[in-house]
Amino acid sequence: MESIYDPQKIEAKWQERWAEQKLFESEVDAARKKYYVLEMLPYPSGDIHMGHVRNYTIGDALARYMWMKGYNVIHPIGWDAFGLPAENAAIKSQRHPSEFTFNHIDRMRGQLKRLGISYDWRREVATCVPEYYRWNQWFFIRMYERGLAYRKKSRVNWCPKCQTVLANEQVLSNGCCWRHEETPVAERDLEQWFWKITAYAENLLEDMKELVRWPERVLSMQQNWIGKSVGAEIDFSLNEIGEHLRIFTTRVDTIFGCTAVYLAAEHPLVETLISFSEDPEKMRRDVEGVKASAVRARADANLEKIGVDTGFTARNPFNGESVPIWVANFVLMDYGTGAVMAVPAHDERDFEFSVKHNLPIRIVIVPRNGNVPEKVEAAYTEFGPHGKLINSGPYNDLTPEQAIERMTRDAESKGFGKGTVKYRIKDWGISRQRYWGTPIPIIYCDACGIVPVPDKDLPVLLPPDVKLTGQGQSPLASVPEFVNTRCPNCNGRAHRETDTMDTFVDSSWYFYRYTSPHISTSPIDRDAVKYWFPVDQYIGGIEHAILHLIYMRFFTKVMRDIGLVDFPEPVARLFTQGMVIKDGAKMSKSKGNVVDPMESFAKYGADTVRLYILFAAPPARDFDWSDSGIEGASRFLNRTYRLVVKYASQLTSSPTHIDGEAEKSKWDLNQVSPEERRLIRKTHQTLRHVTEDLEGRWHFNTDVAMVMELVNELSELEDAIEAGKIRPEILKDSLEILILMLSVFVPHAAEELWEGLGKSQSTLRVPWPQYDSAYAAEDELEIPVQVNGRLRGKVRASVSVSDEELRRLAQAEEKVAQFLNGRQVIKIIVVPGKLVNIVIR
RNA sequence: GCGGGGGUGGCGGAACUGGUAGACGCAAGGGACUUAAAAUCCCUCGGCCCGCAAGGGCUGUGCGGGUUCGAUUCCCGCCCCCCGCACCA
Repeated sequence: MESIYDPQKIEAKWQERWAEQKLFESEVDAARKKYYVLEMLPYPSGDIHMGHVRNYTIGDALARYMWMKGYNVIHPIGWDAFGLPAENAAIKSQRHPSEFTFNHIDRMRGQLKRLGISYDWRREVATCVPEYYRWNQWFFIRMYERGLAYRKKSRVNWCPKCQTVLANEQVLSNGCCWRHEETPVAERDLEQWFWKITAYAENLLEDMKELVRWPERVLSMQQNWIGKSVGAEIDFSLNEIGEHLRIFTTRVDTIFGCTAVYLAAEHPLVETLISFSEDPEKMRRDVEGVKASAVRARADANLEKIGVDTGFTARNPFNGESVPIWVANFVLMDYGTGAVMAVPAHDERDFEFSVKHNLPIRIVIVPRNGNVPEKVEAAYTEFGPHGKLINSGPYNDLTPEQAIERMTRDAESKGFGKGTVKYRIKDWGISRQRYWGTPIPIIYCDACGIVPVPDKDLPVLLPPDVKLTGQGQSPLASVPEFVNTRCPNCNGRAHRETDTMDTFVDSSWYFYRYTSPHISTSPIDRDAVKYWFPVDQYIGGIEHAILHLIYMRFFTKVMRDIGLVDFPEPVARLFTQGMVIKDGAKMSKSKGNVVDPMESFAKYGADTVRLYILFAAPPARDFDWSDSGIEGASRFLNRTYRLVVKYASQLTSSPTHIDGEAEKSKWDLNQVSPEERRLIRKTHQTLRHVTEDLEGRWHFNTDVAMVMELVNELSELEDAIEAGKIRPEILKDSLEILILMLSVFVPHAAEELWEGLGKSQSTLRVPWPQYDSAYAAEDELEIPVQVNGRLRGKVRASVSVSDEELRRLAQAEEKVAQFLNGRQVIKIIVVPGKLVNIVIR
């Protein structure tokens, strides 16, 4: 053992030894319980950043703890290796994206190894190699066969910086690109491949009940994103031109209060109405005005509601009433049918709009026992559970709930409407007009049309020599050898699809591949997946709540439906860690507030960085990096190291050995010295806290604080130890427990100290010690005594004293007696072990 | 507007089911060691007040109420900050 703490030397030594011992390698072993720890795989950008360090340090603490608990732990890592940054760098320097990617992977692998995370490197996966991406293609074809992949021309989001299409999930709420947070996306009409995630909308919602150990926040974001609403579609007939207009509503019960119908400016019927109108020119201008403001409204939710009366009317099938048709800027074409009925009395927007345009307002729902208001001041949306319909013909007196059911049924039987469910989520557009991604395995044949590449011809390899321009054309289109091919059906001339897949496809199933990274006959080895899945703990950033985390759930459902897996959800428990902040802002190169992990490792060692990151804030919260904070962590490690080395050298080779249950009741607390008792108590209190916390609460900052307290205690007992008041075997037990706890947070230093105690086995192979509740209890309690809720004194009492005795002691306490002097005691409250409160008049 | 999370010393943060608020650490101030510095060690450290001192009093967890012997914690009503969604009919 090193006698002074030299992290560089110690960390290098143990990283080498761990690799030699294959310490982190695990295999399927049906006899043992498994535990799958997964962290979100990094994009190989070139260097790890503090966010990575935080993510992987949290995962590593858990993985090491689970190893020590005796689980067969799988802890893999890989690379999300396709994507734009490498392609853009390649364009700049006229080199190949793979060159950047593999250089970066090598570099970052080295950095992760320097951090000493317990990865099984044999399972490493890079998504940009044919061995991996051929299975993306295989999945594409399975989707195609099942009607889940389709091609359509549609309006898509185009990022001018990425020079490619984005999925809806990749557009931020401010209308900008997820990668370029200040670049607004444009719209383009393109032929694109889509995956039918909408077919799983209900399933994705429903299975959230399985995700009880996911953060509420993520679930609610996904729920929002899927955006289910149950309602009805009702056909209004157009009086003047003899067509139908279908509106969507969730409140069909209010339809007798309908005073108008609103159309989105983009609604196809608007063109028809223009052509039938008396002054088409003027109307077109008006509609264009509404459309322009609708575009603005997307950026500004408070934009004024404007609209234009088309002069045409629609007939409400329920009451035969004709109401005016307006084009309104707040009606969305891409939700529902792009047409809504206006019920100003019971909808805030309709109310606002009607007041502004002097449209009539008719109340159709009132509280069951309430009166009809004389004048409507605002939209009356709170019906309560006991509302009832009025002014609604045959439906009067029904509750809204009953009315919805009856009216929907009637609309269906009379053929002018039906109950329906709408979702906000749209299909996943996966085509990208870029090079560095998975080629879409489709062939277009003049004779046969769209033909998927047969499985036997997979993978469709990415041609190596391609001119990359970043000018928005699919680079593969410029490679004739790639494009021109033969039709697998008729062998006639054909050409290949030249778009590549969204890189989120790659990350939708990588965690399955870890369990059998090189299998060549199938994307996954079912037996391996059966053993290792589900992922027990997934750890990553919140930014993927409705990107990766919804795609991966979708993928698993498809895999289930094609018989690859037999469970609905891949991840049992999700943890989203907070961001690493510096000087109040997210670390970023542009802000110049980046702290380079490698520099910190060089200065302090990886253990110190880990310790600081875990100590500075609870992992779920954001934390602000402070340069002086890490000094504190460094001081603590140095101090601890010195102390343990010193005590270890004083210990004879006593035969104690920490071994699970054996820790319990090892010492009779009545037979040990006060100093020994103090040490045993503190040790077990710390162990109890750390154990319970690792089991789920995950406030690692408090664990580290408790360990610091234990070290402080050991330090304060220094004189007693030197004076022989603490027997070596008791000291040794404490040190062993301390080191085993440290091994979760600062593994290298812990290994070195462990070895210094004469141990030959890695801490990871030693069972996690069990705490003894009797030891962890307070020794002699100092119990506060309150008089009327105010602290007036303290009594010392042993744990075993009875409440009755405690009452007597408390009243006898000198300072308390002063307050009691002659006054009537009404009652005495005893909280065992906590306090005594004497209530007097 | 809806959903989620917050508001505690100069700072990061403790206080697990209501029970001595401020653990642990950072910063700061004072001291020891040293020719000096670094490192290390010791002391002080929410605010106000009384005391030479040991010690003691009051006040204090965003604001206002309530329940309780006792509230950072529970209830009611507000204010502010962060994140997500947002004219979804």
